[in-house]
Amino acid sequence: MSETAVAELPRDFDELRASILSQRESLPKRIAQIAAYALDNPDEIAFGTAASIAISAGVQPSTLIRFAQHLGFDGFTSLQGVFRARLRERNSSYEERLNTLRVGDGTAAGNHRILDGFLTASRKSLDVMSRTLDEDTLDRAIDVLARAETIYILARRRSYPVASYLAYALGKLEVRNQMIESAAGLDPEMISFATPKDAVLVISFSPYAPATIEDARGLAERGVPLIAITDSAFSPLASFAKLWFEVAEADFGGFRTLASTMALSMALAVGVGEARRAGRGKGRRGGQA
Amino acid sequence: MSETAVAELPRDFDELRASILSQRESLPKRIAQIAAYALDNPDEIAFGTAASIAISAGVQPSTLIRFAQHLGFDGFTSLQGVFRARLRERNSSYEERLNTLRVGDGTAAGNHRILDGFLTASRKSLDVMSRTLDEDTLDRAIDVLARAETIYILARRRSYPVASYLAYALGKLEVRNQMIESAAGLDPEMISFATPKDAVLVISFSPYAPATIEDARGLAERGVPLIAITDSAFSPLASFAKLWFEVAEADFGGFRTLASTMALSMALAVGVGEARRAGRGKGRRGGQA
DNA sequence: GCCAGAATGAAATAATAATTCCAATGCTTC
DNA sequence: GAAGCATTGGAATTATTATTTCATTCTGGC
Repeated sequence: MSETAVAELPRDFDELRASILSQRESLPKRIAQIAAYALDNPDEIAFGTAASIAISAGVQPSTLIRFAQHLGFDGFTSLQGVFRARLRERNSSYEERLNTLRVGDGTAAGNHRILDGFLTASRKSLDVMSRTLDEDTLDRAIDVLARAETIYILARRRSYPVASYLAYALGKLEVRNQMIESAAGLDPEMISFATPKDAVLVISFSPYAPATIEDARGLAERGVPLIAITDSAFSPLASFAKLWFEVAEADFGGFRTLASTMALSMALAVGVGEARRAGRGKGRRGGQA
Repeated sequence: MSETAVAELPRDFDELRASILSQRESLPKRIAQIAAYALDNPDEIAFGTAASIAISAGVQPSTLIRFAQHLGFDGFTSLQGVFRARLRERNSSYEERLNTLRVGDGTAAGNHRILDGFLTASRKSLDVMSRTLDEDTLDRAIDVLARAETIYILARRRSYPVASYLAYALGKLEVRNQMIESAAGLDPEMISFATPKDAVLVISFSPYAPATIEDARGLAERGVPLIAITDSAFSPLASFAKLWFEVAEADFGGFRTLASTMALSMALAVGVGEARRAGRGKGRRGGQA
């Protein structure tokens, strides 16, 4: 029952965080569980009651108190005090930071400015998409993709990350898919497997990778349904795609974001997954309703 | 004893404030006193107990309750709820929205709803990052990466798209970099090339790909500076990284977005590009300025 | 495989805090 | 200037919440 001399109790949130991290290896399972929860959901700790926090962290209230005592506090209440103090402090410092951000412009803090630039560009892209994306095209595209035996994904260079994410998401949703990669030089074979019963999702932005355009054209000519994500009605893809989305990504420092393309891709993937599930369950897909 | 039909109770802090101001003339003295105190010290109301607030406002606890009832609440506790909501408000509007957008339930208009969900989740992620990302860590990470001879990029599965985008961006900026891919099984060789003069940028989120963790550990042990992007202080990466970013991506329908991770990655890439250019131009890099 | 010792879960208990009640005071109006 | 009503103060009551206790389940060492 004698206390281990825990010595210094954390006086502010940063110290507390450091203290948790330093002993994380040696914490018992449930204590570690609530420690992780606490660092991930500090607001909950600040506002909740011992019981409510315990429930949402999946432990007993008593564990919460043991956690507090492990850290040198004498109970949950004083631990909570640190989380509350942080919230008040952060609130004031947040306002300050916004002000200094507006005032102090060009010279210093260049890196943070770059990040802000990308964050702003991403937000802008998302806003544009939520205003302009055509709902009907979305429904039809998902319908086409949901009927496909295999979904081929075609995207290179700047769009390649989107393709790889799509492949990942579709894989997790157990939708058969195949990326067309150029590395191994096997594209021609891969493409020759595609039939009109499949579908291709092609993503390309100006300047369009020539290989992508060529592959897409070939597939379209062979009657494979083609869904495109591209940036303009003048895109070559727009001319031979069955359906196409126009996505305007904002840019910063010469780099366009992928925020809205990613969001659209995820929506397509999940939409296809849903349609497939509905189709299996009910004998036919929900469609537009 | 008959109730004045106060009708609408303020649902958020702004309404409450307006309500107080509009009837301030007609309030009894002590009620007015606590009303003024509440508007001047909202944080006290949010965190304090009825007794403690009463003391520091110079009134009786019962007065505090009468004040709450005057405004249409049924007690101090629900009044306090509004003051607390105000402090967490920053995220809650998104939470609410995401909850109403749940995947799969709505038979109709499901697809547009899915897209909305991902757009909202992306926006939320971006907002959280602009509030929480530590500026100092960003500066130091860019500094480390800018000094590296080669930047190794390590990310698998869900994070792989980020890695491929980073490789693309760094390549365009003419920063030497190397992705560590697992496909060809050449990872061990690749990793063995890295020296303390290089740097590794590793990206992994829970559930952490075991191969990523192993590789990262090996590199760290060999003295290669390691910059990590991960999702929690409890990530294994946080323990052996020289510097690490905590990124909380919102999720929708079981898929987390990559919006803020992408934005951060782009900022790192461009930041490194800038630092390199400055370094070449002036004989040494800009540093903090 | 068994035996400490620690860790955990569940419920009882203690502490604390919100709310109510009633007496006392202050205002307003006739 | 007194009666009636609203307001206030202070303490009693009730509700809620933190904490403690104890039985049970793990875990690691021999």
